[in-house]
Amino acid sequence: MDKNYDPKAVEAKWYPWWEQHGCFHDEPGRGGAPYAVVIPPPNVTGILHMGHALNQTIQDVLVRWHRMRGDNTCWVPGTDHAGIATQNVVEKALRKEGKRRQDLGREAFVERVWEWKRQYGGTIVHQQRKLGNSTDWQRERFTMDEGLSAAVAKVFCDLYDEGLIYRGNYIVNWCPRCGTALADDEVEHEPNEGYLWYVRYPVAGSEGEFVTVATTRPETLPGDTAVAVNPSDARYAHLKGKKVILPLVGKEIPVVFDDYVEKDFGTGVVKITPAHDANDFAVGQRHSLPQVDVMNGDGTMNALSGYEGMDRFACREAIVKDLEKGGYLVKVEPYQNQVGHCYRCHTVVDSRLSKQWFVRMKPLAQPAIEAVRKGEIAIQPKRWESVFFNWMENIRDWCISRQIWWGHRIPVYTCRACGHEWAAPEKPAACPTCGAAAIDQDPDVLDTWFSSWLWPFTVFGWPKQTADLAFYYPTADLITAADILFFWVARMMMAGYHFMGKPPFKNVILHGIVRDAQGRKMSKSLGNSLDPLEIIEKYSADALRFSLALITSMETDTKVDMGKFEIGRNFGTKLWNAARFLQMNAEKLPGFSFADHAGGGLALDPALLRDDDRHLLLKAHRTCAALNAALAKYRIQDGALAIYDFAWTDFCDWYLEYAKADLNAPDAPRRRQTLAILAHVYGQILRLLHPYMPFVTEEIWHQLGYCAEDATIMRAPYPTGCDDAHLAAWGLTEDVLAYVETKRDLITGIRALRAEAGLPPALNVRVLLHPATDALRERLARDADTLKTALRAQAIDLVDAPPAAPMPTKLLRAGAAYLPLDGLVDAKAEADKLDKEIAKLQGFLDGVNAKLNNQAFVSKAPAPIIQNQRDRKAELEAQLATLHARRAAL
RNA sequence: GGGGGAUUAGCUCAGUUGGUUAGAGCGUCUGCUUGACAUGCAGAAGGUCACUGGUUCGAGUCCAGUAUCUCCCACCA
Repeated sequence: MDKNYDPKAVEAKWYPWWEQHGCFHDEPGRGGAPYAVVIPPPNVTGILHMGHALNQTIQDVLVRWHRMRGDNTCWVPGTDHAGIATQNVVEKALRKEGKRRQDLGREAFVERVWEWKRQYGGTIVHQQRKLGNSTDWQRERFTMDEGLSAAVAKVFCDLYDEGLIYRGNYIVNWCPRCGTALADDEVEHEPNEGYLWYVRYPVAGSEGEFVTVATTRPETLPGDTAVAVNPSDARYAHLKGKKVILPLVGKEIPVVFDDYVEKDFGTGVVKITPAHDANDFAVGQRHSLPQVDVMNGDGTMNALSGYEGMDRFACREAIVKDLEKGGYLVKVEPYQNQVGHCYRCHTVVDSRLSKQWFVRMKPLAQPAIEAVRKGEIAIQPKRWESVFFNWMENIRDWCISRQIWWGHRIPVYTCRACGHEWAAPEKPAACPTCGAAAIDQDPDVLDTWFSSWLWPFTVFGWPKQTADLAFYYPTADLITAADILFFWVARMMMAGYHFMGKPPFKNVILHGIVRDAQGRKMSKSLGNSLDPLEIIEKYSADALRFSLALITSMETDTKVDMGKFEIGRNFGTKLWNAARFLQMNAEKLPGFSFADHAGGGLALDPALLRDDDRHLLLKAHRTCAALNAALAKYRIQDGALAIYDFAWTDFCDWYLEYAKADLNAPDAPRRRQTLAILAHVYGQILRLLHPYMPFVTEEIWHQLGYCAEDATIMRAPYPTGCDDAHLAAWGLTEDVLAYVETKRDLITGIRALRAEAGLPPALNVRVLLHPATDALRERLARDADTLKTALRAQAIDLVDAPPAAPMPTKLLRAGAAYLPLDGLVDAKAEADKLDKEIAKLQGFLDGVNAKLNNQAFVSKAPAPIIQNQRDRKAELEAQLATLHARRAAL
């Protein structure tokens, strides 16, 4: 093995190898329990960001774990056609050529987008491969694939025929830049530092009487068709039946009375603009007010406004100026309100009256709500359930039409001859009612989410009843950040129940989002994004994955900075070097084969087993259990911590060092058995870790020869630990664990004692230990060799009594340790140290005594807890006695 | 306006049903070119678990309130 691990070469080698060898692919017929996951399809325009890296690391860990457990796994990749986003990208390119999409015409433009997709749409799926995702690329889907498009059309027609889709003139969110309607959840509200303009509306037929209205959007004033006051507002009761004169325009509009108006806000009088505000629209409906649209779709003012052609914000200023000139402006106050922005281009959205298609959501939401209530679908972390219920129970109809060209065109047709309107999955040749051939298709396309809400079953071929669909649906886990809980997750549930009669998945696992070191969202405009590809380039994909897994909690967002990825990189290096160590030692043992230790049973001679071996085997056993338990609960971080700690601390820091002596021992069976244990446990580590760090584990697995060249660790069984028979035969008990921990505490303590005394490492001074118990004395005496090794030839003298001379002292679990330093002892420093230690222990003892003297504690606490305290008291008293004796001896 | 989350070492975070002396990584300090590894090894320092009450024999953990920060939802112009 090379001295240095070269992740770039290794990662570039294994991914295509896996893909070519079909390692990511399973078939329904192969056997094994189904474990299916559909990836949240990234936008086809997208490039890989940290959110993807985190999301897909979690998925891949779970998928690889299930695969190694023998499940029939299927992780479906793909991309979303991302209507508005993709159209924007292509339009931008067109603009560089000085063209608009209208110059090309619809058909040519859509062809142009397809061309773009063919050329650049593969970017993100190639980037995903760098992460090591074990997605089944043979099953890759695109939301505008033929099959998926057919499914979308069918779904639209079914809902249309069921009356769950309707069209109507309503106020929708309108992005003037994109020139299309948006769904409610596609609008992001942000605080805006604006103004509240107070404007006088003269009361018609009065002598100079007026009402003052407060508005944040004066440019909509020409569209006012009423002013409204609260019916219980005494200040304005006398205006009943009156009209006011719309400033600048001069027309008379009525005063209406409506509960919607808050008496305490502003002046208590609201201008009503039914065509440009959702509330005003509702008020207008209740009072049969006309709707006057004063704007064009591109955000400029139209002829009805009197400011034709002017941009809406320029118009705002112009109107304010004109109001001021006309003496209508009373005052201006700074005012903070929430303003909606387009989630795609961040333009301020307008509320616009227009004819759009909607899906009735209440009937669709009901089964999904019940499913979560019943636990048929579990949302984790559980606290998201209340968020989910809150949204679902107050769900509003979904505006699904978009006035763009890229997407699934709405399959609704109108006959020019007879006016008949109908929905059909295939473009009809003639009107079914009158037979006329002149028919028009609705020009709009569907919201992107109208195809992705079908993703969990359309990727398996629905509406065809395929073997994949039968086997893999419902899928198992849906893993995503919570930000698309409503956009996507909730709607998939609705579609799943409505069209399949079954849930789309059993578990929804919501993780946090990745933030920068200051906790800010990563964004292009802030320039604080980390690029996963750059991290892979610098540290490796394994490092990226492992570090993310290690620092990510399901409960909260994750803050990252470049330095975090050193954890994973260093861990990979550590593993690599441990492998080199094993290989070097294996070469010295002719006939030794790692393949014999790739799993299955481990043949050991119990007579040769020592406590440190047992300790390692037991910790390995527990680590296997910990990983499986953690992954079963989606505790990715817990699993990462468990394997990291075991591999680094127990295996490398302690056992490898311990094993060095045995590996050089004269007796061959001893050498062989120690290496067998190392190979066995190291093989477990590689397999346990593989879901997190697929590349380095595969490389080492092959380098050491755990498997044949054409095999893969991907299909090696995931370790589950020892069976009870081996635990018993090898004597893997709690007692062994405790003893080795005590021994480690002793070794660490003596190292510290030496370090504190400032002894040069080469200076060999005998250390005295007065063991805490006779049993320990015997056991430590038998372990003298290993202790000596761990302490670098530093011997420990087990003594029967504390030494008389003053010398540095340290209390350890194993007993009191002393460092004989004739004449070199700084009595003052030593006394201070002892006093400090005595004070500390006395504090603990006081606490313990207080508990034991507390009648309530003794009578109410469980017996084992009380016994603990009694043991603790005895221990502390013995330790204090020792310390006091040392103090006196100084 | 409604709801959720967070607050533990200088920093980023663990801490599973309440129970010995609250942990890790990074950073800091000290000492080590040890035949796997300086991307490393051996040590050390560093915490009133945001605050105030409550429940309990016992609270980082459960409850209530307060503060600060954050996210989501919502039609106060």
